[in-house]
Amino acid sequence: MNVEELSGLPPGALEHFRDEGIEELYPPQAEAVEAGILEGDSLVAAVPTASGKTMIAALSMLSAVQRGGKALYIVPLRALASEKKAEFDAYEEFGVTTGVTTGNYESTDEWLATKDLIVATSEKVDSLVRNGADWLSDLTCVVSDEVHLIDDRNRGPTLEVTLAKLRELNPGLQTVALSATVGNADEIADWLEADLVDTDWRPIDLQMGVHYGNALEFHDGSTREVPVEGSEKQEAALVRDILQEGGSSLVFVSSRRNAEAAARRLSQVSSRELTDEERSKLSELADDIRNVSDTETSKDLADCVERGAAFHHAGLASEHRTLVEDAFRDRLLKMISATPTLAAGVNTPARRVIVRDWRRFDPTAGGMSPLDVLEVHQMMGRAGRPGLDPYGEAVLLANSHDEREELFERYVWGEPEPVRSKLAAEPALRTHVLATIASGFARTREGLLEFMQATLYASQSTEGSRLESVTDDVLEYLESNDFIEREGGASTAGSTETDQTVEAATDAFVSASELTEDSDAGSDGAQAADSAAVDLTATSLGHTVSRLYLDPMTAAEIVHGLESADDRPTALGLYQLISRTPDMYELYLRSGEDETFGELFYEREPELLGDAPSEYEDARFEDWLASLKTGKLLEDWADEQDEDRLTDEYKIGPGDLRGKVDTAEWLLGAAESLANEIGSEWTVAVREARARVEHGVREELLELVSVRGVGRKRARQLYDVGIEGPADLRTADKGVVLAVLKGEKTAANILENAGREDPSMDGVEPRTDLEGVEVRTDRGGSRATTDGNGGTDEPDDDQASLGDF
DNA sequence: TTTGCGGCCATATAGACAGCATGTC
DNA sequence: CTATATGGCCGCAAA
Repeated sequence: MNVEELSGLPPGALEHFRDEGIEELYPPQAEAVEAGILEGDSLVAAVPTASGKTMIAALSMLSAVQRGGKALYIVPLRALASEKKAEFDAYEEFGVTTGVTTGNYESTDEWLATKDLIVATSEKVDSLVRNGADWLSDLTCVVSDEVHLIDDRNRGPTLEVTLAKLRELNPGLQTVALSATVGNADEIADWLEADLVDTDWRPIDLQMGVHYGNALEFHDGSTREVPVEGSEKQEAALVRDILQEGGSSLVFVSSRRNAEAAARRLSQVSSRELTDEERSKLSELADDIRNVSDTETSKDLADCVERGAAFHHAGLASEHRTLVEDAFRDRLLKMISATPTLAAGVNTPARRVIVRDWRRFDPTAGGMSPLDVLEVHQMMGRAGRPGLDPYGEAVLLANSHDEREELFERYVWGEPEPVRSKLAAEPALRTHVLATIASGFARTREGLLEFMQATLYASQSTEGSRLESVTDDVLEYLESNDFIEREGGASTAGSTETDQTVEAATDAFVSASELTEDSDAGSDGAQAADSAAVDLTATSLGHTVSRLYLDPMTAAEIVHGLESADDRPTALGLYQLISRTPDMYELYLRSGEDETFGELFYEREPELLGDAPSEYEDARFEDWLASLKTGKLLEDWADEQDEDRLTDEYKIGPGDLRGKVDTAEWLLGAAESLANEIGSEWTVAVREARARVEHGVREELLELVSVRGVGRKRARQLYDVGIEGPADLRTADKGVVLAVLKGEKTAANILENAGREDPSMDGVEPRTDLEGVEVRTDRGGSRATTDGNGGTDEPDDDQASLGDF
């Protein structure tokens, strides 16, 4: 089908596609058009990566906009949101505007309401639904990218529930779900009442094979000699082999450490094939990487990059990841070894994909378990760059004849697993049941269960009673924690007639009045006739929790923690409190650390909020210590310890540290709202702890870091020469300021931001003798002889007790 | 005595969304 | 119950 034949798109769109070099639709795209996506029909497209899914989405959304509608594109990752936004921005050319909204991007409702296309993460959409964003009811088309993630235990239910809610909110909503090829795309299509396009077609050929010994054997029977020389590893031979043809490679491994080790080893291979120009560009890139953060990880990565290779995993800071991904796409980096992050993330195609480790450690399985076929297919799908490579190659590594057979069976010829809803898991239900009640999607237990009928879970489960009983458990939990109230009927399922008659006497009036109200809730109408209906309402606290996007269990923990505090909670107390909630991804204890943190526990026990589990309850006590470890990490960060030191001491990557800090910021912000809600007297303590973790500073620097351009390091240096806040910056000796801040521009900017009237640094000489000014000596005077950052790296914690008297 | 290397044992193991109100070194 | 890479440690042999 030719692009010219498409109708119903905004004027100028066809021209745009032509300019992009798109003339003929790929067969799956043509099928999608025939299925009616241009007329607003729903569709599930289960097609391989890089076979034009985005075009299917674009056609659906643009035709919806042309009909006067508005479209939403749901992505699983923030990084993908920006990637898609950049892609859709090109439509501005013909007047179609795009907005993004994710947790850390700006987003005002009014602003989004004016956009034609909106890109958002599934959690953000869920949050928008909970907060009742008006423009949601204007949507006429929703695209859900990577919809197979519904299978994900943690985040799948959010996507599932969100899609169900959007569809209930907007009857007739065009739903376009894009999925990897999965075992049961037809079930998803049934659920969404959509047509199905299910195909293995790819624009460039994908050769799948297994390397064993000195030979690479492909699924079509062809083979290729790839001899392993000397003591080199299989992957080294494969990387070298394809590099000599000018192709890049992507090696998937099972752990971060493996990724780093492989990159180090393989950089010896890539290093041999670099031109001088590439070398100099790579060395610039390496400098950029070192500048991102002053940590071991950063240095190791830079060292590899200089030689044309890189590793990629979640321990990297996001800037690291972006730099590496971009350089790889620009063909500057020849090889990346990665954990599965890369398979699900932004588009980073390579000529040859090597899936080295196909087993992964899984403690729940008691050891190593094979990767899902779906997952391996996602990795293999990264092979082949459209327009650049004649074909892509995906290679698995075997070290025995038997393993080679197994790999062919399992991954080359094997079918991917079906997608299974994980909604019935209690943690997921806790959150979504509360949200469903709080945002008015269900007002009775029966209405709630009926809403659940609209989920994939219901369409897949054979015994509906499971969902019902878990739902009742969850309702029980929510009620006992004061998030919801239940009235009328009986409090649990399976109640008898006699129970009801007793209750009915007192609740008859309430039920009758609810009857009329229910009629505008639509779906509840049928149940309302049943006098035994249990009315569900969210309490004020429940509403807050739902809007804050907290797991109810997190909220309960925080509320209890704050209520149990007799004295003003310390920062550590609050940090440990949020670290033990399910919304904080825990650092686990390494061997030997149970002792270290056991000691810390006895030392700081009075600061911790709530009751510690008994030491004899092994598992729970371990968890408690693990959250103490996370809390201590946050305290150290807020005590101005160097990033380098923290990543080293806690054996985490810079990305992990930032992730923890980020989460802590979010949870403490939420904790402040909760403190307000329950009338706790500790809101100020919470706010201060949050501010400290946000900027990574001690209390005395909080004023300084509020000045734009001043972060934790500059603030400390200013403080050490006696400048304690914006007011001091306005009156301070410019020579002193300049001596501390180095650059004239920086100094002038900061003075301006502090509100100084004459910020200019023209003609100001940095003071070399800081004798004449008030120098802080109470924290160890050596700091004042500042000549950079060397020398004064002595741990600050020794002074912690001196600092706050 | 020092240095280098192989073998053995212990150890550790992927990922990352969200509120709210503004901006690092 | 399953695997595998790494790093520390030890003992041995060569320098």
